[in-house]
Amino acid sequence: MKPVIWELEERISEAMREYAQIPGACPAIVRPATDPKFGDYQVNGIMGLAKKIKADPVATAQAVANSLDLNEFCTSWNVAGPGFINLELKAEFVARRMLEINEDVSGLAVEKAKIPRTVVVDFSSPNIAKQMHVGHLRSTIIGDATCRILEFLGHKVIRQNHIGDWGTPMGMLLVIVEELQSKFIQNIENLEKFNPESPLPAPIPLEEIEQLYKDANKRFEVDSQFAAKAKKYTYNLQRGIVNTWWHIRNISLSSCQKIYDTLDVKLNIEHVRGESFYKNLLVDVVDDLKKAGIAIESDGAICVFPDGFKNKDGQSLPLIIEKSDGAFLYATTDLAALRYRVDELGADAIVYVTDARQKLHFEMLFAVARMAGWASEDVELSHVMFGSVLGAGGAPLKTREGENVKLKELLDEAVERANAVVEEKNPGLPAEKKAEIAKAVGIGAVKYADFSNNRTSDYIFSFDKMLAMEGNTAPYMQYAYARIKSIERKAQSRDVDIETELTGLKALSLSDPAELDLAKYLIRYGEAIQAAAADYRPNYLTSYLYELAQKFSAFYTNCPVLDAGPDKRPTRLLLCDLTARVIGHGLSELLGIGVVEQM
RNA sequence: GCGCCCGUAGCUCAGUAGGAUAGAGCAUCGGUUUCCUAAACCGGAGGUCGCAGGUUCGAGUCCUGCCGGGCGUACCA
Repeated sequence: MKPVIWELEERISEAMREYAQIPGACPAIVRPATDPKFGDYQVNGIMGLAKKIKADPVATAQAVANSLDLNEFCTSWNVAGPGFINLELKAEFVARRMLEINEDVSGLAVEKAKIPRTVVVDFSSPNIAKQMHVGHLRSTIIGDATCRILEFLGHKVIRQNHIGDWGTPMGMLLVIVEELQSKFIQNIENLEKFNPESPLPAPIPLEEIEQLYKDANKRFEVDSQFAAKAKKYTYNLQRGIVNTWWHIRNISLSSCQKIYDTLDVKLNIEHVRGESFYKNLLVDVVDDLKKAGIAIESDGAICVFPDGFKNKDGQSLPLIIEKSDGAFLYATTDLAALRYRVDELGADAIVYVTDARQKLHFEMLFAVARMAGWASEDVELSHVMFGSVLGAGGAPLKTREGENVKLKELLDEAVERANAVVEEKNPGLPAEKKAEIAKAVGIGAVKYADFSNNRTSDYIFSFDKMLAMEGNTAPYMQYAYARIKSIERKAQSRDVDIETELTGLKALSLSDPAELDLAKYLIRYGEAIQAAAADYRPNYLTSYLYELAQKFSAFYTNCPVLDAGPDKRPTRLLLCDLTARVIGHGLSELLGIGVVEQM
């Protein structure tokens, strides 16, 4: 079902085009009304049109309004202010939409994409020389939510976990492991049959590997001999298989998988296409760019100098694709991956969910891909960037020791804190239920807090805030859902059969302002999803869900459901049911946040 | 130096191709529970949208210049 706003937009744009008789678009720019007293929607585009045709905006608006027939949707479409048209929806139309949503159990009457696209989403992408930490949170969950939203709209989504398993950090690690061979060699041999998907414990804990990596990193800074060797090993790794490397990789991937499962992020081993996957394509990337005259040698490195990028001295800035020692870099693997995604995966769009600091890298990468003709202009290349997670002081979130906070520890603490709240608010529940609630609330709180911020800005991480029951938080949303479920449970004990009251339902009685307000908002779910998808911004979805929950609360306070008379009760039951379905769908299907029947 | 992101209420944040009187939550002040979960709801107070210009019928949003913060800027990712 097409969002109302699109429907109105099309009709009014058409009326404007006919009235103005000019070539080109006449966008009506229909938006939700900025104030309820202006109705439900407002037309903003007439004043722009009036300017274009040098006419009086109010007269133009009046003429357009006179030519409109919106009887199907609206009770009124009146000119107001300097040239707006205010639209008010008909209760019958709203009711019809509600019933359509009710019919569509899985799709909630949300319009699917007319032309489904193949969208490759590159997200999470941890460097596997260390455990996942808070720095991987945003890419992982924003990427996952993006995939879920696009899938729901009918697009073909290909998830790609571009793990860092092939660069200098790995080279460093290999040197260290080699030096410590005596200690690790037996363990490594035991690893021969290690399978990241199996529940076998990793014979070398990732924590130990990570400690090795940290040591290596420090030595890399101060010990030039060590650094040279690490670079040599990176080179070797990239030219052949190294046994140790494979084992380390498996251990790390199995650790990542646990995090993905905890976060309810749909990623598994099949989505892993790390840097190493492209190892056989890297030489061609460089050769082809050289042959095309796009890449040239500069200071011993092979570089591409796309137009419009300058370094600090005002000279052209290179995208280096092969170092002077012959090793490849992330630009090389990214280019190989991009080419693979277009040629082999058939991508119409490639979406990179990485932090804002990599903006320049992706701008250059995209420029080079276009220069080389590897991505034509009709392949969308998007860098979906995001800000940092900050601690209370406004500095990047770190432990007291100044280290990155491990994702596992962060999530464990969230569940623990949620558990304490459940224990306080609802101690009588069975232990199993309490644990389930704590998990949904704790993990949900972390994810929801992230989604509800505009992704481009940094945000301050606060357990207290994200676990609060007031405001735009996961627990608030989950509570609204649980309250509705409670009504449904109570219905049974009062011999109200929701099934029968709702199945035969043909007409609604939306008379109370709170009912109508909630209903009008319910039919806008599709609008919110489209907006979130268009800009890859989950916060449009959380804003919608929050406002929906607030409107539900107003309805809940003003309109008794189970005690309502037979003329009102079916409508109210439907309002409850659809609200729960929309919240449940938004949270669990699109954002991967659990809902609970009781809390 | 140059480039990018940002600066909105005491605090944390929204603000969807420029639209009507800039919105939430916390904190603060006041009210609501014989009634479907008060983990809730309702109301008050709180703003020169960093500063100064400009474009426009109209600017938090676009342009220019400053101020303040963050990030990036040739062989890390």
